[in-house]
Amino acid sequence: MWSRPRKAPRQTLTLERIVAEAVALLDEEGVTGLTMRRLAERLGTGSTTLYWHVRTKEDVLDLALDAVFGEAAMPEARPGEPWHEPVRALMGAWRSALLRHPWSATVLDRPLLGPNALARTEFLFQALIAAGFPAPGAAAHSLAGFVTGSVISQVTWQERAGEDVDVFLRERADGWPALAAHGLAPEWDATFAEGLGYLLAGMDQALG
Amino acid sequence: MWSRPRKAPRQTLTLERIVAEAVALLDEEGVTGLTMRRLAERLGTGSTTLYWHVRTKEDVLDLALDAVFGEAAMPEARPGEPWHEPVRALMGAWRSALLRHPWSATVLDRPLLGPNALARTEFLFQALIAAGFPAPGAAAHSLAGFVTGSVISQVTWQERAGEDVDVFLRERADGWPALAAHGLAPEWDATFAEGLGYLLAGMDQALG
DNA sequence: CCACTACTAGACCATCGATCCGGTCGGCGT
DNA sequence: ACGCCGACCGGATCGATGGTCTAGTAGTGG
Repeated sequence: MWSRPRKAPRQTLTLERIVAEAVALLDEEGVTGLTMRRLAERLGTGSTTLYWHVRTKEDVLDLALDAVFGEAAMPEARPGEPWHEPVRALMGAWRSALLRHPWSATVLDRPLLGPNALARTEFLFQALIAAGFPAPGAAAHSLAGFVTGSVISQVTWQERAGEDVDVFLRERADGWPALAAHGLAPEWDATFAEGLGYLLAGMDQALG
Repeated sequence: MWSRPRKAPRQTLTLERIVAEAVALLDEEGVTGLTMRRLAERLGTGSTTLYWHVRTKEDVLDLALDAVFGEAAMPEARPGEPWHEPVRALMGAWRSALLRHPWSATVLDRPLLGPNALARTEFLFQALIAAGFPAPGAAAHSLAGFVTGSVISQVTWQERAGEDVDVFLRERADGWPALAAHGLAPEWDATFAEGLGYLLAGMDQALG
């Protein structure tokens, strides 16, 4: 998708409009609600026309997901600041953007090669290099993977698990005592902050 | 009365057989290759029959995913061992099981409420409680989320990104210098171990 | 022997992603 | 002034999917 050249415009129906409408549709109806026909209908055109701008539906999802990444602000590094401050800020913005569009979590299983995603990954790499990691790859992947996993967990539990889950767990509390005692759905923001804190503390320690 | 109303089922097609065949089919053809029709065909039956044993295709995926979790061995805690050893072992087995069935990564966006998944979560909770976490929820979610995210990253890059990605990145190296210099696809095992090490070290530190 | 339950299957429905084929519009070269 | 070609659009259609309806069959308890 990203490596293919873009076509010249006639500007009545543009990729930008398609992507914006796709995000809106996804926000309203989730990933199963995104249909080429419905998307075309909302754009006042036929489904065939979309395929002139886009090769497959996957392309639409790629574009929509990268648009979400674009919502994550990249913090400005202030001098004298501890290295993990901008990293923490970026991961928080990253997470917030994904949570603002819960469908994005179910769509993260694709290469994040959009310009917005790459820009943020680049930012993360540079921040880690500046912090003292000569090979920031592992640290960057750990942080990105942590955010991804956290968001997926949260969205999954919030959207697809109802009260019946708690009941289910408590009814069979003898089978999973620790689970039933502490519950499965935590305070998500605090949980994320705590986990990110562990990661960053471990990295700090490794840096000596 | 004393003789149990032994409901002797037909036993020709069982849930177990369905799940086993679904896993095999998923292994061979990925998540898009799993079709109720194809699954039925492999089982020598009609697609309708599956719906007697299963309510929807989602059920099949839930069952298949839990079967994968069942492959992750739960380590035995040896006395005197540092607390993070069994945790590290569990997360490693967890990750390996998911990687052995790469389709599972794209299917992790659902509540993990199967017996196998719950048993391992319970194990994790207990290990963290024993380590000294009075409220292990956040730590457990951090670890689980980290594994989830790591696996998704790895599978995504390994399966869906080809050489063209490297070329694409290197061609535009001026836009993302750090990225192009260090590459996107690391040594996965080492990366995972390093990240998990950070997490555990941070937790150790928090425990005092 | 009957009734009932466990189980199976073919035809069918709405819908989906994608394509075929036939258009329409507008700027460019001449 | 003109025509023409590529950018753009859409109705009809294809093959396939998840799921249901209806109509069965086989084995077992009564």
